[in-house]
Amino acid sequence: MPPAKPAAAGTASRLVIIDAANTLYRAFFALPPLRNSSGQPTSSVYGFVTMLQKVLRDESPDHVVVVFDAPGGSFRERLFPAYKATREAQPEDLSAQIPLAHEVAGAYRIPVLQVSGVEADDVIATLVAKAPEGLRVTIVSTDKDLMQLVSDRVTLLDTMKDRRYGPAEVEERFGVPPDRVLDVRALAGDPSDNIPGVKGIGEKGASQLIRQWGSVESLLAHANEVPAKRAREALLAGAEAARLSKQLAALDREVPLPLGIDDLVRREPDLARLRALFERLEFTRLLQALDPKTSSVPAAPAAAKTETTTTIAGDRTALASLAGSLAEEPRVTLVAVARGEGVLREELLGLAVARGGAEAAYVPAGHGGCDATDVARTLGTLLSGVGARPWAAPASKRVQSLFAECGAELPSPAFDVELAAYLLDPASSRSVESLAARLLGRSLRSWEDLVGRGAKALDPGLVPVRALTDWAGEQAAAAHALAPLLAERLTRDGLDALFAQVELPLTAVLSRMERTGIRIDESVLKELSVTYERDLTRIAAEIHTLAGESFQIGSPKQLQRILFEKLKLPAGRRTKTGFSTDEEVLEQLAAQHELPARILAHRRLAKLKSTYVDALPPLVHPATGRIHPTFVQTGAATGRLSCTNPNVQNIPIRTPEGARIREAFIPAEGCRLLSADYSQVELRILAHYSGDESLIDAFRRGEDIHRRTWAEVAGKAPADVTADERARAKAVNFGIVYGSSAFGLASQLGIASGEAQAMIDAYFERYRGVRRFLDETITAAARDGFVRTLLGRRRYLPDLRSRNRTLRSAAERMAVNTVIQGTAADLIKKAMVEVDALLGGAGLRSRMILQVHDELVLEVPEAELDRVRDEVPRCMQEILALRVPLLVEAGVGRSWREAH
DNA sequence: GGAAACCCGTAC
DNA sequence: GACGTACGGGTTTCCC
Repeated sequence: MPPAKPAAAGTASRLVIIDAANTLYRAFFALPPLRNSSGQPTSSVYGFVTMLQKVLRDESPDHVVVVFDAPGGSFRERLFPAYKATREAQPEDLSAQIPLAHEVAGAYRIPVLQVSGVEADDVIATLVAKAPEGLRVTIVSTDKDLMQLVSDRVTLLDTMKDRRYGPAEVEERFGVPPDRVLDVRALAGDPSDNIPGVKGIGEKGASQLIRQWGSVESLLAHANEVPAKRAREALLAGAEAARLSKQLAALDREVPLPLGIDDLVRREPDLARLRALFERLEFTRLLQALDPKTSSVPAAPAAAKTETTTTIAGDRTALASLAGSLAEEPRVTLVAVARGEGVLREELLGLAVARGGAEAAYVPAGHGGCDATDVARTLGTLLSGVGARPWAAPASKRVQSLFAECGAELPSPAFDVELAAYLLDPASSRSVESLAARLLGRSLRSWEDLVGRGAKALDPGLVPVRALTDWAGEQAAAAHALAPLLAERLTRDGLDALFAQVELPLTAVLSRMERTGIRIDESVLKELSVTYERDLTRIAAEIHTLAGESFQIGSPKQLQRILFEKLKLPAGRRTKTGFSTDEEVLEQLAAQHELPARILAHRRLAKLKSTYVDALPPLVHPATGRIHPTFVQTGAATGRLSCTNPNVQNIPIRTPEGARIREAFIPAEGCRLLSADYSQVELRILAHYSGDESLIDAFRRGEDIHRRTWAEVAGKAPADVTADERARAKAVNFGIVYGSSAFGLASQLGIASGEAQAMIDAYFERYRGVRRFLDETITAAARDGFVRTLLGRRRYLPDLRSRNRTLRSAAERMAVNTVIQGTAADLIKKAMVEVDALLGGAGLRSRMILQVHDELVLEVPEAELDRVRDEVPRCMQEILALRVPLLVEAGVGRSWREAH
């Protein structure tokens, strides 16, 4: 369990105390040794500035102060001359930055406290003691001595790790509440400050003793009664040291301060001074951010603040009355707020409901009123069955999954603004915020604006309910208002059928697939991992011997040095930053030296191990024993799905070692996996579009298409085509779909580009229809600015009109490929909806679990095997009538490898 | 120390 | 420059 993330600043007024020494010291070691051009070290002060900006932004304090240590000893040296004597001298590059930190504070107009003969800790303790009752205090420091100051209204903040220490976190750290931390430190001592402590007692023991006896004084008074012999003897021997240590570790809360609380009121920074300082330090990025005109942050559109008023339905009565009031609504829009990430790893925290107008409602879940199940079931009833209200949501798949986890299966949504925007233009941004800005002129906050991003994202559960309410209500109201606008555009662009009959129903299918997931046999992966580890170690040793030195094999940069500098092998193709060491290059070099082949062997195993064998087990859900990938319906510009966590669409199969990984993908007990894939679907689509009689004839006769291609082009009998010739024809066929040139085809096949060009010429001579299809597709796309698939899906390709030949050619290849790949995506998406309906309608227990572009994987109970293996492929084949038949090949097995 | 860029390789 | 669509791991670079 990670420590609590920082809670958002409340409305109470807040004092932020910055422990300058602690911040500078940490930044010094965390950041690389940055310097400006005059050699001045700047890393600490850079870290100091970013910390300040962050704290001023996130804590919104109304009082701020920076506290520095003063030169000259404190009362602790007088008490104990050896105090801090063991501490290493401060690095010179760090000391040199302290005056700069003073300058920074000055430019920000933040008062500085530095009291001679007093340590910063004591100044901070005094500030905390003097702060008025109503003031909340945040101390920016990680100093353990300051932990004793923590209370209900005082927290410590670690801005680098984004951790906040309140009483609970301190207690977790020391095993005692903040007011006992001093006693624990007195007993345990601290080598870094040279606080002696009691010899023989460490932090664990100290914490236990203080929990039991309350304080150092009462512990010493009862030292004879301590049952543990060693601790008893240590205490009796070290009583004096304990008393001294407590005096040393105690903070002085009555230091005379030159400034009062009123002097610490926050002021606006002195921008001119700040700019000059940043220029001197060469903080270019910070400098840029200072000037809004050159800032990279786009200005929010000139728009009113949110007009949405969101009311909270905080208990079951309010929830029931909300549901009742929705009974006649023509449509409702939902926005889910959740904590966690990934399928079956998210927890519903609340739900916003919009119904039009400037109002929305928000139902918090798990804050005492309703729990997630209440919310999902109550609204689920309203949205399902007879008299169901049509519902919409951005990210509607996620809403369905969250509801289903609470036992409420929703019907397919009536609208989803993200999906609609994706169909209208798959290259456009689709978030509710950007759509609201573009189409409504409204400026909305994104989820990241609310909770942050990456490592420093807040736990949404700790965000105040009011903030979640306003965010979600605003999102829901905007999504609700966007729907009719987008619907009209879908109709205008002829996308409404694809949207309503394929994409929207598919959300429900995908939600179920993700939640079902696929069972993983971890023992297979474990075994492979051990084997690969051993082999990798061996190969690495061989590589280091061949290279004559040890280096990081996984680093292309270091490998370049070994191959091209040390061994003087001929360097070939260049990448942006150096010479390529990719597979093709290494294959070439393998003829000249033993090393490249060993590198290749190492790479293959390392790839399999890190990307699959070791990456999959952590993704197995503890409750289901299965992995639950996320299928992203808006993931690819062509209309294909994409897949993450894990990406089950690139599990190896082509090499025997790789294919072993598929043995770990297994069916549930009593089931088999059924894999059904469209055979040559892209070439069939090419045949359909081109209308080429020869191609169509080949598919109608069920011939081997690549063999037939070579036979046609070379004018010989199919039976006489050699394996090599068939491989060439296959490369040409794929090359057509990808738009490859003679150059590309030549390098693919390892032949001269003249020879490749001759093959391509011969191909187009024989397949005139294909040539015509390519030309017409590109012409029409350049005219319209976009291409369309069979079901009307669009992709805009503005570069088709570019005067830059490279850009234009690339766009032309995309145009052709998108028509073919996108049509294939249309087909299988439609098939998924139909197959799902087929299974559901028949009351079968078989489940679709994976989609890999032209393949569907189902988990089928043995009793249903005969029926499903018959009906599913048929359903897929009949999904659309093209000029050529669709062929689906199905396999069954006890693993994905066996089934495929 | 976190984010982004880069290189490389897996799938269809 | 040269073959389309994805995702992700490891390394390096950036921050100045």
